[in-house]
Amino acid sequence: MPPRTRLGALNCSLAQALDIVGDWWTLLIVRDLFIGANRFGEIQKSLGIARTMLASRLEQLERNGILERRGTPRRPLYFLTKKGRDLFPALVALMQWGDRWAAPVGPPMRLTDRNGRAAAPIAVQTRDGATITGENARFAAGPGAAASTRAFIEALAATRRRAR
Amino acid sequence: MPPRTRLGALNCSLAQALDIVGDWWTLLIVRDLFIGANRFGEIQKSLGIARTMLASRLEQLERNGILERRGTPRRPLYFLTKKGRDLFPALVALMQWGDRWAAPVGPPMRLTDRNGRAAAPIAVQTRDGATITGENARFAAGPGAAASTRAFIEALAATRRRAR
DNA sequence: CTGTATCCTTAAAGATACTG
DNA sequence: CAGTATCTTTAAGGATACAG
Repeated sequence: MPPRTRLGALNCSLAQALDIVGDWWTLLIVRDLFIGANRFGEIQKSLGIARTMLASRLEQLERNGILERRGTPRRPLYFLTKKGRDLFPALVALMQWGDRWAAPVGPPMRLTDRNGRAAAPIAVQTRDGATITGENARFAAGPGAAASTRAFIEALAATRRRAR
Repeated sequence: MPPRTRLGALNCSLAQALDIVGDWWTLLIVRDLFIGANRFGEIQKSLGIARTMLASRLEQLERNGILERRGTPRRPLYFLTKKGRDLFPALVALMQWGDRWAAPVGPPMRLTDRNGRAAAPIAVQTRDGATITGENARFAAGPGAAASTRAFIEALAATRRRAR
């Protein structure tokens, strides 16, 4: 009996991303690194995560090139790499969703730039600034699409045409 | 011995969000709903998820107000609610990260608006259009901040001042 | 302070078979 | 087609204690 379906096997970038950062703790650790907590103890205390879990996650994140160790081996500092910092929009988007739908007394944290200007709600846009929403979005097969992906998209398009 | 630390207990909107959609499968199911797969069988086949898992996830998503059932009880259709559709930016941000860092032969899927205009890379911005990155971001306590959250932020700020 | 070593518990995940 | 019931396996997650 196979353990857990490896999401990385799916022909989907979301699945690839989730295969790497899609567990319960990883994005919270990344969050702490963004905020500036880069000591083992700081992160552990901040999240209340088990020390063993934290150690294993940090190692995974390093293996995946999302963070790197600096400082001394005895007292390391963890810093995000470019790949890790690139998670910023995804992380903020999730945080904003939580602010909107699961923060009864208002956001626990406010995000600003260094001049104190608040972050606006994140939107998906075209290059010329038109907003793409879930309602007007279209998905098409890309260069990396497997045959199964193409078939999936085609089948749905056909169904929707019929439904109309 | 407690089972798993409930992320919802943390005073952090990211944690709240992850507590609801932070497992391996949920966002992939939501993705399918965005694409237009709203039958049980379509989703199951598309993801290769176990039927029991899918059933339990769909029920959770309904309980959390992210999707709703339509159609007949015998042959339901699943649709995202406003709360669910609001996950769009987060989902796309993660997908784009996967495109950039885990798609060797190019993106499996392309996202466009209904006129075929491609989605630009998502960025975090202020209201007046300045880009906020992980490097120039600042986090401050918000209205919903618990004492512990304030302390955490203050402590880090102090450390960084000293380090400078 | 930063881990590792162990041990333990439980929930996550899946296969199979059955029902309306 | 859309599930539910049941069972099995294993990995996830955590507590505790110890080490450099």
